[in-house]
Amino acid sequence: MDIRDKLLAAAANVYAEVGYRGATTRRIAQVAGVNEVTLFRHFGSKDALVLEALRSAADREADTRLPLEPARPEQELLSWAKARSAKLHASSSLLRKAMGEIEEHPEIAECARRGRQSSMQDLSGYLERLRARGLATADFDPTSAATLLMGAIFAEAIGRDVVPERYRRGVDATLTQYVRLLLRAIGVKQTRRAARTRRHRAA
Amino acid sequence: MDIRDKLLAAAANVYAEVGYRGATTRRIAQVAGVNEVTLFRHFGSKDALVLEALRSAADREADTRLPLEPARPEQELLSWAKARSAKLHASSSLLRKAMGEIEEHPEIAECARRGRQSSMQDLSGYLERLRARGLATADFDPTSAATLLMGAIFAEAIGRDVVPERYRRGVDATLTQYVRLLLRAIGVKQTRRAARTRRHRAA
DNA sequence: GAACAAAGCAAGCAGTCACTTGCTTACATC
DNA sequence: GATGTAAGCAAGTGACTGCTTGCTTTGTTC
Repeated sequence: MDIRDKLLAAAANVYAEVGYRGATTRRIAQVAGVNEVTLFRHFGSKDALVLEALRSAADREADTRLPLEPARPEQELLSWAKARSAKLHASSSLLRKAMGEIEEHPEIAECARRGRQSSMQDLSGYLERLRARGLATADFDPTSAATLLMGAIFAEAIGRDVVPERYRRGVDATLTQYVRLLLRAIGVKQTRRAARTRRHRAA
Repeated sequence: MDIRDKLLAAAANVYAEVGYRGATTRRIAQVAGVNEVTLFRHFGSKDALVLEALRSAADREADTRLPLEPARPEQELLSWAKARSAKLHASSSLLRKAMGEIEEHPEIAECARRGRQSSMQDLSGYLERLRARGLATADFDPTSAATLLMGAIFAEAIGRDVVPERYRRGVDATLTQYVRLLLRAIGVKQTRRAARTRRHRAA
């Protein structure tokens, strides 16, 4: 890892810890194990460094996609939800800081937006396909159903560390409940396989 | 409004705008229309002032309660959701800052926690009553269902300003969808009155 | 009108911030 | 061994931070 990357990583970490104002160039340089002057020689300004650090952190976040041909909705949705949740949890601290500072640094929002937007379309597209294939029989709005689930997953990810007493169950158990509630909400009958597994676990 | 209250209000506003580090004593005093020295004479330190400002802001937030005897679930849940959402929207900027700074200022979290916790219990209690009265027929976990809805409402409130393109519909329309999805998820049949209203609107 | 408290005002303190300058060291290339 | 480049180091810039001090003004109470 060369100096540039060390600085980018350090900037992202320090930002996640203390936000923009708290992330002083001295501290970033120290965490990177680099002289402060080197920071300015590479990036010109704190602003440029932090922005690039967050951008590249956002770019690394490739997302899992839902299948084009739905087969077993509960299983597919659950593993998708777990993947998304894990990503959000991994950067929850950074996300909280970025959310709080969007008004002051709108460029930062850009980063956060990009990845999220596409996974929204992915999910609502999948729900629409469920309905089109006759797997979901209820009369529902796919976009609203998608924001309902994504919002809940997002809130859990950034809220769990902060208000732990609200989330008594573990992450996976919570996600399982969410997915089942959503499927029932849009009129997806539980598959025989899923039901059997559930009965088996309960016993 | 005496000077003390002016300072508290100004502190809360400035904090909501620029967070703890950004809320300088000079700026708070200026917004309050008061000399900076007066601030220290009243509260001793910036820390004490901001903490008290956030505490009293949190205390003002009394919440609407769900009825003990559920009668018309959709109507009751929707108006409850609207009330909660309005409160969250009103302080969304402050909430975003507080969420981002909890790790650095844990005392602040205390304020946010208090109100929220009780409305969680209120909602999950209501859902439980729905099931107990036989109004909700599905096999579901009331706590998970409650966090699902509250999480989605929370995410919408603090996310709408930030990622507006995700929320194409207005707040009320979104909440209506959320409530209907949840009710279907827990097996509440829509009342004849609600269905009639819906058909009427669609026409 | 004397006495008191609460406010304003001007100035300053020590510390931190982003950023700059001037100079030295280390290493690779030719 | 000369040259160029990337890094380190020490010091300092002006602006801003939370907070203090000393003094004056204002309004109220008796």
